[in-house]
Amino acid sequence: MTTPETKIKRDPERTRQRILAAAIEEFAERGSSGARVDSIARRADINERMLYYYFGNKDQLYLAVLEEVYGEFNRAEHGLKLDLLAPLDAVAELAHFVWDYYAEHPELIQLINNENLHEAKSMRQSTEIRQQVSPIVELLAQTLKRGEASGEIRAGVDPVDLYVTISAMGYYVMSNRHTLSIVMGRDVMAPDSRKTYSSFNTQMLLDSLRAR
Amino acid sequence: MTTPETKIKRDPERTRQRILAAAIEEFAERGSSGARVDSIARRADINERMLYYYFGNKDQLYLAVLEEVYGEFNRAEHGLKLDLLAPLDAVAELAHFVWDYYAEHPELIQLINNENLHEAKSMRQSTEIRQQVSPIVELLAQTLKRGEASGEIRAGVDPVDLYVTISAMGYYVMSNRHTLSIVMGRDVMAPDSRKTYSSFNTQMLLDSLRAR
Amino acid sequence: MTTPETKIKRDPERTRQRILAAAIEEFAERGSSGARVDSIARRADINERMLYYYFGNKDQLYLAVLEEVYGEFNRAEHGLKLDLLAPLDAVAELAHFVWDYYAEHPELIQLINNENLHEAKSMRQSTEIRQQVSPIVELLAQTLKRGEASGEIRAGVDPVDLYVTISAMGYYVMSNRHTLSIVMGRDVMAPDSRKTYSSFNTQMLLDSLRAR
Amino acid sequence: MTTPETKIKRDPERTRQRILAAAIEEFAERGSSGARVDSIARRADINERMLYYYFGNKDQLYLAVLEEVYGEFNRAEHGLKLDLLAPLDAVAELAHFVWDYYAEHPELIQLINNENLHEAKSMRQSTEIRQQVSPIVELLAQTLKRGEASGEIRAGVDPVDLYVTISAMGYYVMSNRHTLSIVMGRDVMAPDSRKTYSSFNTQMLLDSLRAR
DNA sequence: TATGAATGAGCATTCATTCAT
DNA sequence: GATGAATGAATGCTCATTCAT
Repeated sequence: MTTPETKIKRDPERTRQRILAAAIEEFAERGSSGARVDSIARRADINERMLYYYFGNKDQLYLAVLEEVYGEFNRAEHGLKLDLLAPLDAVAELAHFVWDYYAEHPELIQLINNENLHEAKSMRQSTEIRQQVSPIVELLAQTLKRGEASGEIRAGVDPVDLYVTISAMGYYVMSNRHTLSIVMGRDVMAPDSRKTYSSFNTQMLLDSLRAR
Repeated sequence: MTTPETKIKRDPERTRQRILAAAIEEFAERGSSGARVDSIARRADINERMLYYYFGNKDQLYLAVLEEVYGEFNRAEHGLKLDLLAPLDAVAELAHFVWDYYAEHPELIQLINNENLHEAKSMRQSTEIRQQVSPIVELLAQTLKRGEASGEIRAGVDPVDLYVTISAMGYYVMSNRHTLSIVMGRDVMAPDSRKTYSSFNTQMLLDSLRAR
Repeated sequence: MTTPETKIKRDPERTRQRILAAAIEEFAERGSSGARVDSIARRADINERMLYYYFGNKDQLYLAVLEEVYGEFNRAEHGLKLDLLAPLDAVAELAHFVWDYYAEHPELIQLINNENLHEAKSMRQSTEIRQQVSPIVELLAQTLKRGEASGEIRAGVDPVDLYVTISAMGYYVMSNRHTLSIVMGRDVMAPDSRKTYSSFNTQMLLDSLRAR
Repeated sequence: MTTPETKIKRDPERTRQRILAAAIEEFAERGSSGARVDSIARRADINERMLYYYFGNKDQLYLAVLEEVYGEFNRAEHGLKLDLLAPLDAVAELAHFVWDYYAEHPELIQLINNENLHEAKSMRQSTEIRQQVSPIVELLAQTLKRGEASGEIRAGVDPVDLYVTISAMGYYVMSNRHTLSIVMGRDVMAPDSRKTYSSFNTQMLLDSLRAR
């Protein structure tokens, strides 16, 4: 009755979320050293001081951003139900999921690139991220085994190599879309380009995996 | 007495080269915003002031770095003699050249990543780089045509898609080697890993291109 | 159920005392500008906000600290019963009392030093402290008179000068013990040093006061 | 002839000296933590940046201040020619020199007090200061020996104790002049007070040292 | 009484760049 | 060509204090 719903002040969780969302944008756009604390505060429309109140300092905020964005990706990957599909379909499903995810989450790519620039210094610090050691590779390994058993997939395919190659195919074009558009004279992420590129790669994957 | 022999200072071209070499390291390691002018000067063992004398300012130096590193890559690519090889061999040759080049030139990858972080702002400015619009793709297109004509390569392969995929395979593992080593639990750039990964991809490429 | 026995919180006077004790430590260790409100709160194990509730602000808390510590010293000095002793013994008794008090109360010295750094700005504000204008000097004056009358003490000794000199002898070594230990190469507050230094000064005082 | 003496810009040594002089004032008045970098720059009428150019950072500037002020004191003490005077006169000469020096150099006292507040952390760092370990005590020791030999001074006086007591007498009234003026109701550093206090202490010292 | 959330002013320090010689 | 000196505009972070409950 006396709820002051008109001016929703004092909502700590919402404040925290706004800082985090603003920080994801800023760190993705400018990198961990290029990001500015006051810019994050402005984006989040909060007092700069609150950033320290909730996250300690810029470094810890960056780590929180990394864990949030990477965690989301992992949670999404976990949602895949590869075991319900035929082996080759499952590989295609995984590939399309990964490629789409990258296409829809430029911030994930930018943050990962930033991590690699700094030799994954922050990611290494995060026990949260280190624990998520790619359960998807395990799933892919099972799929390959299923395929081998049924004679649909050739033997001797290393699941890590396969996953890395699938990942590379989607990551590279998203990560390098700006320089590629200059050098190739074509926007590799434009809908048409993406579609043909995706088909080309899907075919290549399945051609190669198929037992002959 | 005042012969310039005694104190072999004053070698403008050498000074310029030292600044450039130092700047390549610094910009690659820290990105264009993370790089420090005084750090470059220290690495080059020159007075900070000289950097402005030779290159105007930090931005122009960055551009010079970009053109130098990218130019080297292009010049190396031009050295390839694909037309002397059988079509499929030519594709494999190109792939291995690109993969090896990336592996041996981390600074190229770091600088390109930095460019993409900033939407290729600097690369777009460089008429020098824009003019080099991938003559290698043209070469690859000819190779594919040769292959089609001889019946060795299937029809309908887009040379840009193919080049991008080849590039992706080598670029991604080099660019993301630090985060991959955490997530995959394996150093993807260790000699053994690289070799099997390279074989895996070569096979995939040729399997898929081969006419059936 | 709601008996206040179960959770013995809410003890205003105790909370106040804890804040004060913590503030004495903090102000003594770091000075009035170096002291941190949040550090005091942490030491007192209370919410920072409580400090403002009980003492208004940092300045007023500092004043309370000053009055507490200086008041204690005055109350202790009042406990001296100089009139029961022979005049020279009374002087010696006073000297030892003051020297011991300083030795045992570093926080008094640090707070007084801080006051002098700021030209006694806060002490001047305290009517409580100003009223205590050294009744001990009066006592010393009476002792000197007794000594003169009995022929034990020479005439013409100013009680203020005498008190200041006594005070100086004990204050200086305590206040400057750290720099003295560097410059003299000897810890002037180590038990042995203190004892000989104390004897030296006692002898000096009595030698000089004694009528000849 | 073409000396631009009208606008003496670019005088590094003078700039350095101005920063140092301003820093002495500021650190003396507000302590090492209370001192403000921008206040020092304003006092010295220089760009704040120059302070870092010449001294590195606030801490190093503080150390330079300490060494400058303490070094001056030591150099002045070295100027004393105690060996040309009769032993008791030499002691009196030393005492008056020290008392006058303290009276004329409040910044020395404030800086030493600040050091003791921080347990002589900075002074301990300075090899320059540590090396100056009180050569004056050595001189005093020789004077005492001369006095003993000639029968003018009693035996058994420790030169360190004597020097510390002399120092205490002059230091304390200068260091505590503000609080003393409140508590004693008398400005202990006013010319008249100083004179009688000085006489009182001189008499005390000589009375006690004199052989009987 | 007690506490978590929020704020504005301040602070030491860094950075790219220019000035003067 | 080369160098030391000088500068203004950030930048991440701290601090005492107040608001809302």
